[in-house]
Amino acid sequence: MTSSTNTSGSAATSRKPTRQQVAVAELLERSDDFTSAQTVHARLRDAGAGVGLATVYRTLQSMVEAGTVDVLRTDDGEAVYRACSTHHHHHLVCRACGRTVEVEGPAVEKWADKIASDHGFSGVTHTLEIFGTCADCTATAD
Amino acid sequence: MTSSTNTSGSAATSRKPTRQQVAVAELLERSDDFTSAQTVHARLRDAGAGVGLATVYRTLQSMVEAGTVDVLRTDDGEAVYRACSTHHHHHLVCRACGRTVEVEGPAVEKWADKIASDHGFSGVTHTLEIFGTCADCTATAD
DNA sequence: CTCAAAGTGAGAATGATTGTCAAAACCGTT
DNA sequence: AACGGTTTTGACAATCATTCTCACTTTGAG
Ligand SMILES: [Zn+2]
Ligand SMILES: [Zn+2]
Ligand SMILES: [Zn+2]
Ligand SMILES: [Zn+2]
Repeated sequence: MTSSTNTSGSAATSRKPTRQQVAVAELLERSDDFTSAQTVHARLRDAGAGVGLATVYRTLQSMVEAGTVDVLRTDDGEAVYRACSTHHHHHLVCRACGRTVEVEGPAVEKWADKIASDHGFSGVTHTLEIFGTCADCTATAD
Repeated sequence: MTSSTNTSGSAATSRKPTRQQVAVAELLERSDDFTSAQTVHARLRDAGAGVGLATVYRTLQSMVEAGTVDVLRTDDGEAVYRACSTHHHHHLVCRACGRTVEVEGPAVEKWADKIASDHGFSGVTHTLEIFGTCADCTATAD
């Protein structure tokens, strides 16, 4: 992990990660759920090793581009981030507690590509997330 | 006093749509692509029959709740709306021109539900959008 | 007509995200 | 170690979509 795989296009900018970048990356590794930039910033601040808000945003952005973290939008439009496995996958997220499970569906991938090409579309990508209430939360909810 | 009344009101309490609500609804019917609230507001203003921005937002919100329009988030987090058929479906959207095609995939629906229940999740919903460049835009792109 | 509930809208407030830019951290070189 | 050039940082200002306020207008039943 953290191995960069810098295909960001720009020059060979494989520089040593800064203290701030490491802090953000490790915090994400440590959290199992999707976390907002604001929360990452607050958590780091509370933990002593503060990191500027702008830097948090910049770091998360480049991690997304590098493919080391996934990003998705909450219902109210806030971007949330999560350190994930690098292969293509989707998420099953608990609406109540945020618990997240990575899922795969080769058939879905093929379906999406076929639908797109059938309609003459190229350069196809897709987004797919599943939401629900996990067993624990259902039990607790009474 | 005033307690209760319309609970998620619908048929029974359906008041006559106001001039503003009709204006928003018709504008959406007329557009084939996903449109932002800001754009709807601007279009209506330009067309003479202005509608307050707050009202545009309120109207779009209730239309989404009523299921008469679909909403999704652009890459930069802006919410965009589209008048769609009422049955469950997804979208194939051209990244360049916005052209949108409604698509269905019963297999995908079943897959998502199964994945979720396999993990003990209930009250399952999902989001799925496909993006690409349509044939016309590919041709024009040179 | 009369009145209260529902809807409207101009403008203020909110809040996440981005832009600015001077200071700080890096890095290879002298 | 000190020296330039480049990159990164971060406090703060600027954006900008969306929501909130609240006085005013419209609607509809009695
Ligand atoms: Zn993931
Ligand atoms: Zn996929
Ligand atoms: Zn649709
Ligand atoms: Zn579906």
